[in-house]
Amino acid sequence: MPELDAIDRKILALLQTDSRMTMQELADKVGLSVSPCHRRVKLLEERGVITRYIATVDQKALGLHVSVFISIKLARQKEEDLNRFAKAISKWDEVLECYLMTGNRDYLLRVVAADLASYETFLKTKLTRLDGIASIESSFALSQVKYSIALPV
Amino acid sequence: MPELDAIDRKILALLQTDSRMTMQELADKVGLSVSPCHRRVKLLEERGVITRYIATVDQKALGLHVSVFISIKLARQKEEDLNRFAKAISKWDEVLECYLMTGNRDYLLRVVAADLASYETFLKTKLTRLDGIASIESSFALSQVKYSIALPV
DNA sequence: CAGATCATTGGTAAATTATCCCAATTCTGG
DNA sequence: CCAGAATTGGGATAATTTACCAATGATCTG
Repeated sequence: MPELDAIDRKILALLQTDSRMTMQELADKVGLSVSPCHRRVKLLEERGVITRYIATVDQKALGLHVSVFISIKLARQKEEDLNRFAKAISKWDEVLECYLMTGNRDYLLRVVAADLASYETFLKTKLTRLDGIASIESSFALSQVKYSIALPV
Repeated sequence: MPELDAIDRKILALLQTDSRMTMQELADKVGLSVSPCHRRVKLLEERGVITRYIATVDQKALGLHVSVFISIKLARQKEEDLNRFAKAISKWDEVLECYLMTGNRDYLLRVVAADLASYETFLKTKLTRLDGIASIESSFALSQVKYSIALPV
């Protein structure tokens, strides 16, 4: 697998910010003409560096005013327990992120909800109904100071 | 501001997954013809519901193998202290997310780095050089069980 | 250092797609 | 049931993507 050179990284940085600019614009910004620029983008897609193109949506415009971080400890940490948990939370749209953590908490989840009532519904009808959970601890976000999807290149 | 109807929500759900499908495809999937579908998308953009279009990049392909959550407590929590902190971390590309939290921790950050050495460099040359920080606590993610950008619609 | 090979670039043309305009249809309130 | 408003659908045009081929530049070898 060939390395990413400076131009590839510049392309990635730009497309992570705006994927709707034309090839002409992108080519100008990275100092190439359209053809080689287009070929590089296609290669980055084929190699799996660029995974997808998406639209981002405003959380407040959707009325999702609550962001919660949930620390979860399982009763047991065998592989099948972890897999079962992972499978369950993967289905739920409210869970945007989930990480298996070091330390005394097993999982860290980021969950969004319209308000506290619907968050409570999420807890009662979904999360607390899972087997094998030893403890749940919710921490609420007062505000989102920074949210970026752009990985540093 | 007009409400989002079922078709708008379907459009948002689809574009949050794949923004590169053609208007024809999108129109077919939501059960409209191209013209009204296109108009709805443009309206969603103008109203600020759709905020941008971006490419997503594979974290491992970039060699970013370390994900860390950092809890931070400030010495003081006056507004100017909070603003100063927010401004500083906003500049750093390693910090992908930052939330002002309830409870006994002021901020929660998600940071990515290539390895432990470069994470240490981030801590030493950036985070710990900020004034007014009372405590820093790092928790490492062993794996990313789920990561989604798509808000529930 | 010269020559040859390979990879990458740039321009052009064709195909695809987005975008706009106008007539037709559907929905809503009285 | 009717009138007005909003939304839809189709077609024409403009913009953009995509593929092809010649030319340029880099690298390796003798």
